[in-house]
Amino acid sequence: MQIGELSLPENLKQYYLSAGLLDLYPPQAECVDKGMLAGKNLLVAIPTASGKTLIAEMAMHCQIARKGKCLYIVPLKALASEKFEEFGNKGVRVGIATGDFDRRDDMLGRNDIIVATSEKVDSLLRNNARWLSDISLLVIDEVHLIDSANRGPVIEMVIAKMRYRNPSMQIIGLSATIGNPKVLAGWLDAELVTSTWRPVDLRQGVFCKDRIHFREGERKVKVVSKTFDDLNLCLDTIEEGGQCLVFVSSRRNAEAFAKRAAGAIKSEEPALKEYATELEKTAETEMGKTLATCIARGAAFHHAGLSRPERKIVEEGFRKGFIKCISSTPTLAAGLNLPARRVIIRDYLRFTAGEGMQPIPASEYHQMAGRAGRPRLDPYGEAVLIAKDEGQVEELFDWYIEAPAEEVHSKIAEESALYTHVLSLIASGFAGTRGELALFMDRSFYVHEHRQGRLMKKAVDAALKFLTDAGMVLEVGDTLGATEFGTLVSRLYIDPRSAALIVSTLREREEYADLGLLHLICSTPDMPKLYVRNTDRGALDHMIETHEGELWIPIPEEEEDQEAFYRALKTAMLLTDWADELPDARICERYSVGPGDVFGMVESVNWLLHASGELSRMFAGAFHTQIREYETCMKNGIRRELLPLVKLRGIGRVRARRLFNNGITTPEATLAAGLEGVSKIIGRGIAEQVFAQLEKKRVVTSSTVADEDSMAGQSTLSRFR
DNA sequence: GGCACAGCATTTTAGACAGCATGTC
DNA sequence: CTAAAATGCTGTGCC
Repeated sequence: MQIGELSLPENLKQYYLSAGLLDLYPPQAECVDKGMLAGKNLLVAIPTASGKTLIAEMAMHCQIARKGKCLYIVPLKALASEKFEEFGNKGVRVGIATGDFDRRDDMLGRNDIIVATSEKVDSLLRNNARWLSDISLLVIDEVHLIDSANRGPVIEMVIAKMRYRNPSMQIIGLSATIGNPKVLAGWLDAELVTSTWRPVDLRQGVFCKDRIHFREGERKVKVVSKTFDDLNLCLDTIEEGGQCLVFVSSRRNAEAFAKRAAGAIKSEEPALKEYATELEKTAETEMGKTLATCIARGAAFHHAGLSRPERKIVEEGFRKGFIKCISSTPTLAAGLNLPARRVIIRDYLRFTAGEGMQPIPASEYHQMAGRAGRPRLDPYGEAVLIAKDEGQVEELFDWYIEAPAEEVHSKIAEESALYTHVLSLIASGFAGTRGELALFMDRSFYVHEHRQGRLMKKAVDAALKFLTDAGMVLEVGDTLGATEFGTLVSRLYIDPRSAALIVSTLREREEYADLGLLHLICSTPDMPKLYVRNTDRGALDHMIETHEGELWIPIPEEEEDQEAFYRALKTAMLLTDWADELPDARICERYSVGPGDVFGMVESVNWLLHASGELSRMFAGAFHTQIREYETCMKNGIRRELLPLVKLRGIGRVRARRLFNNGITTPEATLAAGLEGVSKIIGRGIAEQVFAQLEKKRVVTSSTVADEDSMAGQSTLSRFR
């Protein structure tokens, strides 16, 4: 099927044609045949990289031509940015909504396409963004993730809520190949498109000893290293002119492999030197230095401990072809689109808590294997597993290469998922009685799958009991309503169990303590926690001894509950160090984590600190100011003494500390020190900017009747600018 | 007594969404 | 419960 013949908006058609896109791939053509462009619901369950985004884009443009509005939901923030850029500059207005980026809500609604994460959409639904009612096409990318225990329920609820609000809305689900596509399509009232077609030939095989076994034949691999099969496979591809992606099970393995590969590749490419020097400039951590030396020689590793700039350099270096090989944890499997000619799935066993080493699911293998072969650039793609011995070769074919696609199942009936979703249904007006709640849940994927909702009803009742006991939901006669507390919790988008823990602890406390608050927040289910290692126990016990009075949560009696207590405490200690202005590198070293981990934890705790501040306003007014102050400390990574200074725009943790150490401790003192003096400390340009600000503020303050809250004054000031 | 080191025992282990209100070095 | 690599610990041999 030719693009020229399609009934597409003219400008999009021209865009494709000028980009050299003339023909549709077979599965794309099938989508058109099944009415995608005419507004039909569709579930497209086809392999990765077979043109799902393009076909959805066409459907979106057709909707826009009919004065429609499209919402494109993705599972990752990084993916949201990728799609946002891809959809832009094609004659339609594109917006993005994730926790990171957010044009003001009303502005967002002016776009033709809005790209958002599922959680963000759920949050927008809870906060009643009006424009969501105008959505006429909902695209859900990676909809098979509905099976995920953590985040699947969010996808399911977002779909259900959106359909409830916009019954005539078109839905397009984009999915990897799954075992039960008909069931999912049935739930979505969608036509089904399945296919195994791929634009680049994918050969899948198992390596053993010195050759890769394919079903079609064998391929010999030159033995360079006697001990490292993975390295031989990698060098083999590079010699042939391709790039290589190696998936391993741990960060340590990723770094170790990159070091070995760097030693073997020894690239002299000057562009790599540039990347390395750029990295070394900011790399204070051991990990950062290792990454720089690896990249200088043409290899890199990739995992969540990397900082944003580090990740970007690795991705760009690989995409441009300078970096020949990346060893990665699953970060790269699910995230950005970084295809390589050969993908080596080296570790198919992965440690899972409580279960020891477990084989990864076949779906995850397929996701990694799907990264093999760059369309139009590689003649073929190869996905290779590594067998320990001949006997294992067939086993790996069975487990992975020839394994049937896994089925997806609703996880919405898990009690842990229902606390938050039942609350949000009540708080945002989707259900006002138990009957309406049941009616709404009857339309879930869960009930569609199981054809009855008995277990679901039990779980909903349990969630309701929790919510009423916690004072978030009120049941009067027949009607269910959210209390002020419940409404707040729903809008803050935190787990009701977190909110209940925070509120009950705050109410019991008579004295405030930063550490107590931090440990409390780190004990909530919403906070990611550090692992506790045996060697940490000493330092943690010492912490407990010396700060016993400040800890708000008592040490659990039961042995098995202590683990969680220690993990929360260790996390709280890391964050205390951050707010105590300990440099990044020292924190990374002390807790053996990467800069990316620190960033992630600070981000999470900021979100929960904000929520705690809001909750304290309702329940523990005495602590409110201190919590708000500590939130600012954590956001900037500063001690309390710098608080007055960071209120100035242009002054962050570093400049504030410099001013403070020079005896300038407040904005007033800054003014008093004079422009000359301040310029010497923080530079002329910044100093001038700060002084202009201070002058203006003086005018505003003197003309205002009362200025009891300088934070409010600040935001008012900036709004006028 | 002190040290180097082999060899055995123990330890450790992936990822990442959300609020708010705009500006760090 | 499962693996594998790094690190920790112990005992030996040597000066």
